[in-house]
Order: sequence, then structure tokens, then C-alpha cells
Amino acid sequence: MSEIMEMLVRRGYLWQSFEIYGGMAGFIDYGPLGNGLRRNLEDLWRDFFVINERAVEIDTPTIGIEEVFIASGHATSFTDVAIECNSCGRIFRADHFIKEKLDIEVDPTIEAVKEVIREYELRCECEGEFKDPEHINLMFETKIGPGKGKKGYLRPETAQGIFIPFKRLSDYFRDKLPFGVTQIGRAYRNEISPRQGVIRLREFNQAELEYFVDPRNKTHPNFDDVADDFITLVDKFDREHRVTLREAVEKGIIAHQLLAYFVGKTRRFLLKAGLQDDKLRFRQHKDDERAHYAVDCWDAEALTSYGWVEIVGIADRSDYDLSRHTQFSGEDLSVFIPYKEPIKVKKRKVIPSMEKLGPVFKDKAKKIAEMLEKLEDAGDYVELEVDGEKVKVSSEYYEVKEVEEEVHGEKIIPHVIEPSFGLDRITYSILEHAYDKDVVDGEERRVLRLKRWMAPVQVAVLPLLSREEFEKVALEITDELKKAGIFTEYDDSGSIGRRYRRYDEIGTPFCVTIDHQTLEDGSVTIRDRDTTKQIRVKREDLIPTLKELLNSEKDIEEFGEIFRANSS
RNA sequence: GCGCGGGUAGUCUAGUGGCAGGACAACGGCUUUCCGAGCCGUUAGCCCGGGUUCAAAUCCCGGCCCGCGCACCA
Repeated sequence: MSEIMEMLVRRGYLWQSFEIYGGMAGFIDYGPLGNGLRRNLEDLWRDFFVINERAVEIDTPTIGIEEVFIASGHATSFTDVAIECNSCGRIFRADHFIKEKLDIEVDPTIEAVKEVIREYELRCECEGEFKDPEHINLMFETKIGPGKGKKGYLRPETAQGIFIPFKRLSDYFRDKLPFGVTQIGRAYRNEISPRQGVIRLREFNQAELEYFVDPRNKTHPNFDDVADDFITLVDKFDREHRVTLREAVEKGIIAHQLLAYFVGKTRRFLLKAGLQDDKLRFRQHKDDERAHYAVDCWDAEALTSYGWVEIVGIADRSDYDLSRHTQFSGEDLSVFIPYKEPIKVKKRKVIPSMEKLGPVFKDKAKKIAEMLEKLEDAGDYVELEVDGEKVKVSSEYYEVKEVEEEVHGEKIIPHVIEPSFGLDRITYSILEHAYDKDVVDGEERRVLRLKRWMAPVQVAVLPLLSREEFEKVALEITDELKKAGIFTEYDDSGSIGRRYRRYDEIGTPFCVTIDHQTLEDGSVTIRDRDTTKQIRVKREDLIPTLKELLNSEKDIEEFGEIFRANSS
């Protein structure tokens, strides 16, 4: 186990789930500190992507019915047909293997694969024979209700829960694009072989924003806020660019302004959360790497001890999801966009003459009329296919007229830009980037340099001596800080130096110490985690001072005289 | 899922068939202390199951978990 993982487990950030029963790969528990850090990350995310966008947050079930994932494409894209070698045990994705070895496009069904293996006597690279093909499904399956039940799946992404009630959400926004809908919650993928600690989990936390836009206008009103930010981009040809986002759009590195806006906003968010800029880059998915729903995708990647790890995916899902759900549910998931002024359109219209059609075509007349009305123009005759029968209709049965119509707007299926955040990976990356060692008084010190507003324990209150009068004041102050909404811990165990080290290791930015002078004049000291410097403040100034320090990166010296204790 | 290497207190680690030891941490006490001080004491462990043996942490088999490589990662 790496040094940092050892600390995270020992100090209560996170650990493996189900430990006393031997554990299970791909699941972790967040301990008291890890849970606090992740919650702070979620709150920061809300601030960026809900409060400060035209966006709302919803909450939908983690179980989805089968229909949802048939429509979304996950049921097929997620279920691969695999073939396993009987002698060496290797598993291949059947369609890929067959394409590579035989250059045949095979339907990804068990029957088709079986047939190809039989016909071509296909063998493994080790010359071993293949077992019968099987489905490997990366979604967790479940049954809803008793008995046979209804087939359901644990959601592989929170996004589908946003697409399905799209009409209600669009109503909520009074059908006015653009708008965003977010969801923070769990998602599940039955990974074949979860590895790398918290990086690949079977149950994980996502924060997703689905930002619905008019496809003709993929811009964002606040693009200028981030346009001049310099950013490291790696495009799909592995070319690295160090450019501003404005340049990235102008040069066509990023397809459009809206993607670029979310790339910029994501970077700002990650920096505020505590990731280091020089360990952060954005990489475009290669053509064969993109999900089935995406037309373009940029990942934020953080450099960790596992290498570059994907922590955010920013995808242009176009109208894929809403179109698919329209098709499979039969509900119209388009939005009517009115023109500023109604426009007059001259159109040629084909007007069927029912009194002539009726007597001649009898029961087919109605259908023929409907088909004629759909035509934009017609010549001397029209050939139609009615109930599988070809029918020739000459111009005596209809009239072609030039008409002028008022059109008030049009229906469009919005496109959706999706920034999708892997909260577990971000939480872990923050911890790695914050982990540091320095030397204080010739002794190595481990310190977690979390951003002050991210720390799960913000202040530790420490009586210098374990004596009643010190402890009493310390407990009072602890109580006051808690009432003021500051995450505070009280600790009187061990020497003062030992306690400072304890809180340095878990990333607590400030320690408040009650010392001899406190008993004389009521003042206390505040110690800064990063510099180990102390200032002395009046007790009544303590809460406002801490609040300001915790919400900024101001130097502690701005708030009081540096205090040096007399070491004996 | 395959191959290789691992799994001993909360953490790190010693122990190749014969009483499971240490360090750090934690807890209680002494000390009354401003950066992991010291002293005394306490808690706490052989991943799980089966086999071989008089005797298994140790040898064998199976499983689970961890690390690395391969495959997988929509």
C-alpha cells in the first residue's frame, strides 16, 4: 500500500468495504474524514454548476427499468458477446476478435458469433478452442417486485434520470433554452476487474450536468469569464496545445464555444477544489474511444501515482438521448422555439380533391389524400404506394397551389452538453495533490495541504495542558465554534506537539491553543498548518477571524501579531 | 478472467514445522509541557475454508483480497 493510502486508511478518510468478511474489490467506505471532504466537494460543485448556472438539481432512482437502457443504448453497448479460450483462459470481445482475425463484421449476438466460430473453425491465438460465447454485461441486473418481477438495472450513469422527465423539466424552465439539470448520486458498473484503489469502483459517485441548448447556438453568455485562461490541451491526434480557450475555439481545437466554456469552468472548479494546475490537462477522446452517445468529448485528467487519470468527461451528446427516448417512448421530447416575429412562408401545397378521389379509389381515398398533403410539389401525376399496392394518381385529382403561411416558430430537439464528474476520483486526486512532507525543527512532518474550505476538520481546539482550567475554556470555545458552523474538534490527548502533528496529517488548517495567557487575558493563539506560525487574537475576534481565514487564502499575519512561545 | 508476487495487532514489520516478537499509533496514569519528549501500565494480530502432521503463521489444495503485467474500462 502506498504511503498516502496507508495514511488515508489509518486516519479515517476511506477504507475497503466489507473488510471483516474478506473484502470485495470495487467498493469503498468513506470514513468520517473522507465523507466530509467529498461533501465539501459536492457543495463546491453545486456552487459552480447549479447556483451559478441557469441550472437546477434533481434526484431520481438509482434503479432503472429495462426500457430506459434499451432506449439509451446501454443494453446493447454495455453487453458484449465474449468468447473464452478453453485452454489459455483468455477472454476476447467476440466482434472485435472476429473482425481482426477474419475481417468479418459480425452481429454482436450469441447465435451469430457461434455460427462464425463453427463455420471458420476459429481458434484462439494459443490454438486452443473457444467455449460457447457468452454475454458479459457491465450493468448490474436486478428484479423489481416479487416472483418473476420486472427486469431492472442499477443505473450506469445518473444522466438517464434527467433525460426521461425532460418534458417536465422543460416545463419548469418555461420551455426556454438553454437550461441545465444536474444530479449528484451513485452509479454502478459491474467492472470485470476493478483495480487501482479508488480509481475504478463498481459503485461510485457522479455529479452530472446536462446542459440543453439550441443546436444552432452552442455558445455560453459567460464564455468571456474563462476565455483568456491558459490551458493544456491534448487533441485526438496526441498533439499538445498550451493556449487560451479563446484561441482553442478560434483554431478549431475545441469544436465550439460551449464545450470550451465547460472545459474552462471545470478547470476553475478543480483548481478551487485543490488540484494542482501543472498536474491537470484536458484530453480529447480519440474516435474509437468515445461512448456510443458522444460526438465529441474532452476529459479532464489529473496526474496521480497511477498516471494520468480521467476525472471529468465533457461530452457533446448532441440530440442522441432525447431522440432515442422520443423514438422508444413515443413521447415528443422536442422544444418549440418561437421566432421573434412570425415569418410568412410561401409554399406550394398539394390539395387533394376528395369528391373526385372518393368515388374512384373508394376505401383508399383517405390514405391517398393524406399522402398527397404531405408532398411539397406534384407534376402531372404522382405515384404512391398504398397498402403495398402502387397507385398512379393523375393531376385531375388534386390541385397545386401557392399559399402564404405564418410560421411562429419551430420544434427542435435540443442538444445536450454534459460535464460529468467522477467525485471519488476527484476526491482521491485532491488528497494526492495535497499530500506533502516538510521538515520542522529537524523532524519530518506529514501535512495535507488541503484548501482551507475543503478540509473536513477545519479547526482543532487544544488546551496546552491537561488541567481542568485549560480544558474548561477549551471546551467552551469548541462549543462556540461549532455553534458558529465551523467543523471543530477538541483534543487534549498527548503533548501539544504531538497534537499539532495529528491535525497537520489530516489537513486541518488551523489549531486554536488555550495557554497560560488565555487564563490571564482571554486571548488564544491560532496556528497555521502550512507555516506552523501562530498569532494571538482576542477571544471575541476568534470566530470572525477564523471565518475569514477559512474562506480565503489570506496570510495569518494579516490578523494578528506573530506569537512565539518560550520554549524551555 | 489469465500469469507473476504478496496477505502476521489500527499501521509497519520479525518469525522456513515446536510458547507469535518488536516498532509506531491508540487508551489510562505520572510529568505540566508551544511543535511526533520521557517513565509506568493497558488494549490489540497469523485473510477464510479444507488437507498433511504428534504439532501449521510456516508445507499442500481451493477461495477471497491487495500489487504488477495482459485483457476489459460503453
